Amino acid sequence: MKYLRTFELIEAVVRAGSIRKAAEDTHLTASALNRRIQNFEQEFGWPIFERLPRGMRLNPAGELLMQHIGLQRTDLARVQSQVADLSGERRGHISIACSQALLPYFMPDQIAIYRAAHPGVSFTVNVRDRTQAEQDLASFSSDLALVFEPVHLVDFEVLYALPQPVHAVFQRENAMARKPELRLHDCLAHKLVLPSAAYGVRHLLELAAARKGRSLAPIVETESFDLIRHYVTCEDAVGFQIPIGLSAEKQDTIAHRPLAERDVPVGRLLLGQKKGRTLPVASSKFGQQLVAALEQRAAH
Amino acid sequence: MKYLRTFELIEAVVRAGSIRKAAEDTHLTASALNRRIQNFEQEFGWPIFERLPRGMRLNPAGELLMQHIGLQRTDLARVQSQVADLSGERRGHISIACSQALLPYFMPDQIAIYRAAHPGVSFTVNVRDRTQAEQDLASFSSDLALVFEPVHLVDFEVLYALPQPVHAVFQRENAMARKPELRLHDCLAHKLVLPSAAYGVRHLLELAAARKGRSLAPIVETESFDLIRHYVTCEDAVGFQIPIGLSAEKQDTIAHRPLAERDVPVGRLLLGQKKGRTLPVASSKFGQQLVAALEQRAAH
DNA sequence: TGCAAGCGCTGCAAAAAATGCACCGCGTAT
DNA sequence: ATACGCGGTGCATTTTTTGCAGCGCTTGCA
Repeated sequence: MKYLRTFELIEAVVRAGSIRKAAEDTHLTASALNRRIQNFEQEFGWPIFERLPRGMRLNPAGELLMQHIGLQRTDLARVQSQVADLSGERRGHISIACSQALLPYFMPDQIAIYRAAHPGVSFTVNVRDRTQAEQDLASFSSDLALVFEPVHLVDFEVLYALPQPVHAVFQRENAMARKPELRLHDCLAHKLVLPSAAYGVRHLLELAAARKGRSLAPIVETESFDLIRHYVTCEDAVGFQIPIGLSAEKQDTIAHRPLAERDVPVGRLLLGQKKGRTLPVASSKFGQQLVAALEQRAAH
Repeated sequence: MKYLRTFELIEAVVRAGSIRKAAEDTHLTASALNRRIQNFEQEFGWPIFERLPRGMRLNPAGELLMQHIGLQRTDLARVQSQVADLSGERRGHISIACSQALLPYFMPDQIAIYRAAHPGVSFTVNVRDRTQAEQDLASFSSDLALVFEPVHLVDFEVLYALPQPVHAVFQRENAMARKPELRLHDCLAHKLVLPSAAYGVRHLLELAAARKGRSLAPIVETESFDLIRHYVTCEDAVGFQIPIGLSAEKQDTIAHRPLAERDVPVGRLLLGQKKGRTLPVASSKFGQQLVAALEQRAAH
């Protein structure tokens, strides 16, 4: 869309931090780019950049403008998507920010199902912790967020909330596999493999431990849920995860059991969008599909 | 704003109904305008106009695009307004749709007060009946609406509601001036000067009359509240209006008294904006001023 | 039925705008 | 002191936009 070119160039300058670097990225000369910025500022009525000896930085007016640019671009995408829909074909691009736990099974399944029905739609899946996911929505970087225990919930419109108890994960030979439900102290007796502090599971466990006057001393702390799942088979340790990220297969080498609700509060996996925003058709419909899929899980 | 030129041209074609007429309005040649439309459609990916033998008309895709254009323009105004505000000066333009009753006293006062504090702000005051006012908000034609008894209330976010009983208006020599409050049948005994059906006062009166099994037979029916006010002195008739549109001056040649609430329901004067929209600073602040002014009236 | 009028659209030349190049002044780091 | 990277500017060049003339088409009217 050519009339958005100036906005793209402004964004390039913001990213690059200087006109000369942005000029390289955008395959323009610095002088041409410089003049476009200057012309825009004149039309706009105020400077949008601070000129520093080392380059350019947005001033407050520029920050406000960037919001407008974001809204502008996403709203255009919404219109394009609606227009494509009335021509019968569903086209477009869906970006979703989601917790790591959704990556192994849930998201791939859901995307495949959607794409089978609408091959013209492409996806961006951004892995985000619970803080980042909300920022992603706010900055229009993602249309949807599916995240465990988000923090602020400002500007976050909840489309569906799925309760998810924290599960302990261990190798299937472990004695804990014999109980249907575990107490926190059962787990704390073992070696712990924990996700790092940014994650909701860790947050809930910390809360629960503090309530019992215990503290968590993991032997391994990691950002990778994959590593947690695999490590427990290496050293007979206990990891923690939410069930949507775990396989239901019986013949798996690892087993998992829920923690008692009276020990560790049940977390919520929230599907949401930016409050007040009208999503493109594709994103909106995919959101509905996710709601249906989550409802089905809740019914089990 | 030059990058919005294409949108302006599209809107001109929509208004004019043909490229050639729009070309005159926009001081371009038909060929240049034609090519801009064609180029835009190509970039956009779909035609936005139907080509008829008599000219151009928006197709459904074009209708969707027009929404985007409206949002785009108003959001830019919002940003400009916010930027102006952070430079200390308040600038911008406020458009308000309001009922006719606000024109003689309330709106001029309020605008003068606001402009005394912020001379850089200009106003558009659109006189609209209760149906049109809501359409104005929806189409971004007005930032605010101050309207008596609106109809639908969809997409209408109420900022303040002021109760307004219907008042009867007559020349001060009329015997009714001696009572503090009037019954409906008192008025129906007189010659009636009524606003036309689009207005809330008429609507309330019709409801009240129907409830009593009476019908309204006005000797004069008009869209002009001004005419109503003045006519009652010409023939000793009774008009009806809401108090915010009436002077409180004692020495006036006309008097007015409220109708009993048990006869005619009290209407509401609603201040509102389009639901979900973030107004420019100027409009938002003016809205706050109006709320304060209406609150003060309510306290009396 | 023929004809004028109005419509969208197109080839081509002229006008306008955007771009690239060379270069300036300035502050900073080496 | 010097070299580097920064934003900004004058000028020639390239690209884009515009105006002009004219095409084919449909509609309304004599």
